[in-house]
Amino acid sequence: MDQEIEDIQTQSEVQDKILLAALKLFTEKGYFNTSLIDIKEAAGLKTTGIIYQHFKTKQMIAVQLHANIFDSLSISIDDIRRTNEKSSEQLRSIVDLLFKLTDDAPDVSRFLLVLNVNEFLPEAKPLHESAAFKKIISIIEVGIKEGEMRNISPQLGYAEFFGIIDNTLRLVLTGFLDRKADFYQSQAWLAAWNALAKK
Amino acid sequence: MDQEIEDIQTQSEVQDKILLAALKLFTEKGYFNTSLIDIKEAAGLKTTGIIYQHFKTKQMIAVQLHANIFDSLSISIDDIRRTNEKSSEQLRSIVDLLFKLTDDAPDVSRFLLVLNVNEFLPEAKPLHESAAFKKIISIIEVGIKEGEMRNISPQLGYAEFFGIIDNTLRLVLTGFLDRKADFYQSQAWLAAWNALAKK
DNA sequence: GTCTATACGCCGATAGAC
DNA sequence: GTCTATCGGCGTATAGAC
Repeated sequence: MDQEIEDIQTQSEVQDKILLAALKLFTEKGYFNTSLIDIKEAAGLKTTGIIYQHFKTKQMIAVQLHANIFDSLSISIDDIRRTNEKSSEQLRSIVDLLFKLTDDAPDVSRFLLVLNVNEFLPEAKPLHESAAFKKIISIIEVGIKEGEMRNISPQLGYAEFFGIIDNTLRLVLTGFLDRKADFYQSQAWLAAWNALAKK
Repeated sequence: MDQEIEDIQTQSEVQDKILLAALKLFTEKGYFNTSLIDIKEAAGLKTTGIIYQHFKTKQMIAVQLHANIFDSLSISIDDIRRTNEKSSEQLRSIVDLLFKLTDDAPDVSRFLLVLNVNEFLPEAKPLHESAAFKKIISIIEVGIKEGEMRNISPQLGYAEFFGIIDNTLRLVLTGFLDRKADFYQSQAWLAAWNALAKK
């Protein structure tokens, strides 16, 4: 019994190592430049065979990563909507989340913002069909209806608001903006919010 | 003599076919999902061998594409700077160029805006070391100095301005914004310029 | 100068020994 | 359950026939 539990824990620890190594390599070098041997070594495993005890194929590693990241984002947005009343506050918290993510877990941020997932996961739903994304659009819709934001199409509002946010973060991730994301947050927020807010 | 000229023209015509086919496939499916057989067929060639008469390796096709697109962009920006006085007008013309490009040559636009070139061209200079990019930063610097734009770092100004422009175009290219780019241009310009302009 | 045949390496995946 | 050896396939690139 104890043995069983320990096995399960060890199992998931190895899984996490694999996922973490894959995330790092996929975002650094790209999916197709990453071999299972690369992953094996980055995860500190002895053989590639072990990977196949946890994932049926290389692609399934990417599928799992994708699901984890988007599920986690979706849950975070749920939390934010629950604990913030106004649409502006909800957006503010999402921006805060994304900037923190970029400083604390740049790999995750890179996966979200720079990777072209559909190149290696052709089956993956496009970003704008993801739960997280729909919730963001919904926040903007409410903001417009309640008069906090100017009356444009939510899609266009998204394009402008997250254009500024995402691009700022992308430029931090590529090193073109040379400070930590945190340094740019308030300016980016102001500019982005200004594109949405009712004057 | 005539024969020689004709050969040369035919040669470059085949080259262009290859480049055009590769551009289409690279931007549609990704570099690594595109085989030379795919390119051969999209270009209407009989054998893959012909490709090797024009390019030493598959990678060199991508190098050539990259150079063509960035050189052409750099030249266009030179023209724009020559024919427009004010920084705001220069930026306006660049935006006009990018929106027209997205409607008329979406493949080129995709290559510029969505492809992660460094994944298949590790030697390629990062975007922000390209001539075209430096010229854009320079335009913003002049705009700040001459008082047209608010006094922020040109890099941050770039992040905000082209965040809106590029993201709008990306969303048009992915079909999330369902009209032609042209439809969104004036709104995107207003929002982007508003992020830069002195109030 | 065009094409066929093939070499070569790499990598994902598996079978089977221990 | 862990690892080794290897298979099979694909895709780039080339050698050589015509």
